[in-house]
Amino acid sequence: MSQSIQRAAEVLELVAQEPRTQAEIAARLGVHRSTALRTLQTLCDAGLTRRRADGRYGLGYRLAGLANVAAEQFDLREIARPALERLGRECRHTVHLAALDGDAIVYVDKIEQPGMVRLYSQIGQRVVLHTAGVSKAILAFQPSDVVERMLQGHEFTAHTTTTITNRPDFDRALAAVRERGWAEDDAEYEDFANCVAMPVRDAGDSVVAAVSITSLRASADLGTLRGLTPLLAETTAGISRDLGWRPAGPETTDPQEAYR
Amino acid sequence: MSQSIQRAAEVLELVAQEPRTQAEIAARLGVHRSTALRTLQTLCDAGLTRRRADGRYGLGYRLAGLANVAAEQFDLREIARPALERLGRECRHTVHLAALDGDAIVYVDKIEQPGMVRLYSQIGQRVVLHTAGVSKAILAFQPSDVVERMLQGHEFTAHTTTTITNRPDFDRALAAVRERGWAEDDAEYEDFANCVAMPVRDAGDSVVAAVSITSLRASADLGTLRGLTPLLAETTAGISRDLGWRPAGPETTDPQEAYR
DNA sequence: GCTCCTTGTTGCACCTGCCGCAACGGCGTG
DNA sequence: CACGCCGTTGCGGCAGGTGCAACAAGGAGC
Repeated sequence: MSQSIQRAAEVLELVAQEPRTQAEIAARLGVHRSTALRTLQTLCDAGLTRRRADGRYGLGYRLAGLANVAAEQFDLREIARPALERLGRECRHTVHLAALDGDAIVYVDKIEQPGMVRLYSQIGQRVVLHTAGVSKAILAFQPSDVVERMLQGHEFTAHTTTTITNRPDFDRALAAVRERGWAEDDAEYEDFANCVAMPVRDAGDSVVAAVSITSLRASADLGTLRGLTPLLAETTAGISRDLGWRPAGPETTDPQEAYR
Repeated sequence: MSQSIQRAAEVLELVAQEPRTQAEIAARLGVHRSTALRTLQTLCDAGLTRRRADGRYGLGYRLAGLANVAAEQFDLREIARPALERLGRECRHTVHLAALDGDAIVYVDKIEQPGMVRLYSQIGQRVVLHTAGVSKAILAFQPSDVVERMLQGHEFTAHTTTTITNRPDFDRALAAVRERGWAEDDAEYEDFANCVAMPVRDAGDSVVAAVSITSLRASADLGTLRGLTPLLAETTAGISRDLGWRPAGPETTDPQEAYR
């Protein structure tokens, strides 16, 4: 909507990847050198970026402060953290927490294992809807109009040989998720990584987030991960309960409960 | 420089304080409601803010991700962290690390103690130059032209009865710092908090940062804090060494060393 | 049921303030 | 010494940000 703010945000993403020179940023943004400079100056004033000793621009100190505050505002993250850490300790794999954020699904937290390869995901990033386990775990339990809206215009780009590349196949995958209760990513984004994921529900019984266990196929294949679903179920049930969710009794499994 | 980016940064600060409504933000910015909305939408698109369940706007998840990356770019912080944590464990008070960042001094890291009152400082925030211990510890060892530039237009606002309110007194304070090797904040900003601070030097023997120990007067007065200066000296010397600083031999204590 | 309030959204006209350009100076490197 | 890179400044043009008004939708309160 607002061009210059959009550009400023792009600058943040650029210098987050690695500190960059003013000329490089101007080139990547496709704007004149002086324009990039003015943007950078404003951002530096605000402490969001900073000029480093080597002359390149990097992220600013203020970001760390804002993030500290932000973490306090993330009720979900705060609530889920202990459960995620426990899961991480017990399964020894990378754990992700992703949540619905408007019409997108974003990574909200991540537990990494010491010595493990870093995965592509970053906190705050949008999840690739048609490949990630967490997105399937969430989408499978959304009303169809929500799914429709979120997938509108979505490109089913092939990243590996197992990527789901069309809507009908994806719908079948969601149906499978609903049936068995968990979602999988069978090396659909990176051919060396796979994962299992399960949904998290809130007090209104809506699925608002999902937790996944990701591993390198070399260290644990899908079959091994499936063996971890009981552990994962325990984790997601715990988080859901902390969010105020109440396990449905047999009589409340019908749609009548919607009337509270 | 760039108005809309400046506003966007203000928005970030506003919602960092607490989640706010669109109308509130518009009022604080002094702009029309629709303008504020457009700014917010752009920021939300970038993940820097987000619309919360209660309709108010808060900080976005992407900030947490950016901050993770940012922390990796902060060499000083990375290097100093272990020493600060150790100091925190040993003195049981709040520990600050502040650094020169262009023509400002900003908090770079902070060790809080469980159960302690939260202090005003936030990572990334500019230090109040005439009251903070860290700023005196840094300014006392800067070339006079740098001090001049940084204090240009600075207001010596009184925050408590002990605040230094004019330049000559401040210069005398800096001289005292040079003499005894550490700086103090005698309840100059908040009447219930005081601190001691010492400088950190880099490989070129320049003072680039400072570490402070802050406490509530009720829990430890200035006299008690002064007793901690040996511990503080150990910490700053350790960080300085990690930055490549070499303790000066007796013959290099004269100004000749400036010629390297 | 009703109203009142807040918010999201859209269209439009105005004009601010951002953009691109060019030129100069400083600094470090080859 | 030349060259490249960067910061800075002034200026004209115009894109795009801004303010305004009007409407719809949702919620709270009565």
